[in-house]
Amino acid sequence: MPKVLNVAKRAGSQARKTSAGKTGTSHARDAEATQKRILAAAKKEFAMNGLAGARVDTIAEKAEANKRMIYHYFGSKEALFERVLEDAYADICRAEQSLKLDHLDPKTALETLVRFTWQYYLDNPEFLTLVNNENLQKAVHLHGSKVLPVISRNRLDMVESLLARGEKAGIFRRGIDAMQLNITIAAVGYYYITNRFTGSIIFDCDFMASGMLRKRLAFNIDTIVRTVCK
Amino acid sequence: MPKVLNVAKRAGSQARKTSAGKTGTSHARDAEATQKRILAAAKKEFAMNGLAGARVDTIAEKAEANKRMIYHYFGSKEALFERVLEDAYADICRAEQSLKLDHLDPKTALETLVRFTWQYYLDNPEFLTLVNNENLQKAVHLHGSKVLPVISRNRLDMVESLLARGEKAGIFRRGIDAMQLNITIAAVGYYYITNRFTGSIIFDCDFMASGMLRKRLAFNIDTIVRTVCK
DNA sequence: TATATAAATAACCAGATAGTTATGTGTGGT
DNA sequence: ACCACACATAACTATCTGGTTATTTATATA
Repeated sequence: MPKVLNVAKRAGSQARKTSAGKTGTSHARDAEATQKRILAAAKKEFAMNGLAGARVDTIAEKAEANKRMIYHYFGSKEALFERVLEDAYADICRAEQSLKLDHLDPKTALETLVRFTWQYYLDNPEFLTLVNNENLQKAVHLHGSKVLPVISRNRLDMVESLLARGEKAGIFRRGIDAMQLNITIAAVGYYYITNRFTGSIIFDCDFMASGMLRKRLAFNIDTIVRTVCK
Repeated sequence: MPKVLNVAKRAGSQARKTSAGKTGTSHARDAEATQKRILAAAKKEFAMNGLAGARVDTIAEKAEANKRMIYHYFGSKEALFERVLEDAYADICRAEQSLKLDHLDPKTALETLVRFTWQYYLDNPEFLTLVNNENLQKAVHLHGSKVLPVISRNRLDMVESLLARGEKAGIFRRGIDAMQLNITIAAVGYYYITNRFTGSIIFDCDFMASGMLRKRLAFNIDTIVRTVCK
């Protein structure tokens, strides 16, 4: 075994490192901060390149952490991906819970929900990309997740009570399926944003130009309101 | 150089191959057929694993072709991906052109268009996955495509003339944006189908069950009709 | 039949990549 | 003061992967 040789080499490299460290930055020993940096870097890298395209070395580099730390804290590339995904869902769940639609009249509340969904996607495009990637993998990393049932219950409850209020007020149609409505509210924003690159080529215009974004949001609100209101 | 050695090895392996070929199937010399097999295999592999996740060796194996043939006919992995993408767009373009909406009254024509889009996505899920992948890559492989402008012109024309007929007949609202409508028709189907895996987990039901599919299509038709009709 | 050429093949390679090993080091509890 | 332990690091390796080379084989044409 090359044990002795390794020791010698390491001693040598250590000496070199002290004089001219390869990794420019050296972080204080702070487990939590390191994990956060790794998660943030991983989110970007996975969103940008997908699970297969993401490079563990790149994540380590961007996180200004050693690669070994990734395996120490998260076990494997896939486990890290799972964690990033779960965190992304937890984030949107938290954001949704801060929405207080009860104070608003039903129609305004509905518009607010559409607006919120749209803006969240715009502000967090990595969320869309991560979800896309996970669906590419047939969602194998999400079976047994504890966050997902919570987020769905939350959203369904919100929309169901909103629909009930609107019905009672006589301005919403009866018997609208809350799940289908939820899906449609997500769909009209999600599709436009995830497919903005091919979309911009197909329709020969910049999908992210502010005028275009404004038009799209207006169209989406109109679509949803017409679907729900009498 | 190991030239001589190589020759010796190859002679040996050739002999072995004749008695017990490694690749079970050996295809007749048919350039066109080989290319088709490669394209079909590549479509599946890219759709299943993405550009980065797809393996050239796997494509060769599934195509029952030699890997060298892929490089001979298509140049590189990325070029093959581009070709697969372009072909996928060409396919949907051809399918759309066979739609004859002019004979139908405007409302029926609109419903037919929604139905067609939905069914095409259901029948060709690889198309959705390929488009998702390309958007993950920010559509770098599609700049300078010749198929895309054609497909968009085709679809916009179709929807614009449909909208005009409906307006004239007094049943469609005035001033509906054909592009936005196009996007929405695609979105309400596309989102449901590409996100069927996370969707099935979130809402704890099988998105591909026939009852669910029927409900979704009905909801989508309703959504679009309400958006367009007076 | 002879031969030019396109089609097909297996072995090979250099670089990359996920994951590991061996080792060093700062800090808090005693 | 010290030492156990969690945090951090660089170098290493087995394997994989896109792409290439050297060569054989079938077919069309003269």
